[in-house]
Amino acid sequence: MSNPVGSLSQSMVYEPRLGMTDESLTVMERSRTSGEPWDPEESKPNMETLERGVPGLYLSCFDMLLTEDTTWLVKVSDSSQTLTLPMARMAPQDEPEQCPVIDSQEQGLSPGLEGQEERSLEQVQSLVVGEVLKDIETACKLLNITPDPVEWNTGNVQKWLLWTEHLYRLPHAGKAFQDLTGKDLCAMSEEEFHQRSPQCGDTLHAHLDIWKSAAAWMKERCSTGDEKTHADEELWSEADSSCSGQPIHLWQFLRELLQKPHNYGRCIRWLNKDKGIFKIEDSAHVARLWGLRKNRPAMNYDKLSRSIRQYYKKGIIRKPDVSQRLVYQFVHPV
DNA sequence: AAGCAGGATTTCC
DNA sequence: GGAAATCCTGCTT
Repeated sequence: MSNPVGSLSQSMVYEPRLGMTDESLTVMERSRTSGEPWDPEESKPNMETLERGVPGLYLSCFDMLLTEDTTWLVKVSDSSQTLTLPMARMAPQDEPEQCPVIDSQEQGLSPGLEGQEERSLEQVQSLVVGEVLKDIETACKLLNITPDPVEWNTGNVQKWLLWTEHLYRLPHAGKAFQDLTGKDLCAMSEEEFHQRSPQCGDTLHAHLDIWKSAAAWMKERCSTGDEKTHADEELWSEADSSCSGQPIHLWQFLRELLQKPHNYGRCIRWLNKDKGIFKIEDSAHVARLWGLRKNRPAMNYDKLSRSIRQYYKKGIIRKPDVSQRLVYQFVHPV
């Protein structure tokens, strides 16, 4: 049986035509450490813990806002080659320690086990690519855009830019790409990206290449039909309440987050689902998610909570009988 | 300091 | 025009 993950992994890594060159990815690695376009207060995962005891494998873990503020960079090095792949872990497992990359390393990436190295590298690549795809799928749901950049309108492009800028801590470059559709973007060379934004054009171009590759693979996976996942179906059929054509309402968005405790449980959760009582555990995080969805980078909890309070009059959300900080209640629980 | 309440105004679709 | 976004003052925890 063919292994589409493996084949994409190979092409992403070894075929420069896809743009997944070491250079472009190294640029991404460099650039993500500079600039603080969003709130700088976000927590940084403990990198020491993640890097401990992982010879030949460099794992960098930094925050992002999607689900659990965790993005991964995996860099596998040996004497002959270097593979660097950005991984946005937007759908993390319960325990970060169970990162598949670390598992793979334990299966034979250690120096001295050369016979297994090639196979292990492939395994790592497969896992990494799988994670990248998962993350792109999650990002698509959050941003309410399709995975294929070619299909993006100008608004989608701006959302993606905002998202990517946050991901790699780039200065805001949306204006430089204003009025461009996804098709326009995809037709642009790295040089053109650089001309429009000398500071982050390279990174954006490299990141777009990842999305293009991922979209191609997803479509291939759909057409072959042998590995179509639920995630795909959800993604391409736009089954979410947010995809009904109408712009999403704040209360719908909050419901969506609450429906996915695995992804968002650390920033918002039910206190009493039957009564519709929920608590915002991380107000800044929820506000950022909302800002991303609405393409409002200046969104904060002060403004979000004002919008929630507008629901009091409308009978959509209220404060529970016993008022508590950051706790609200849906007037009509499902 | 952060959250809460609600008025006023502006922006966006 | 409706729903938010934005900005604001004053109050509470």
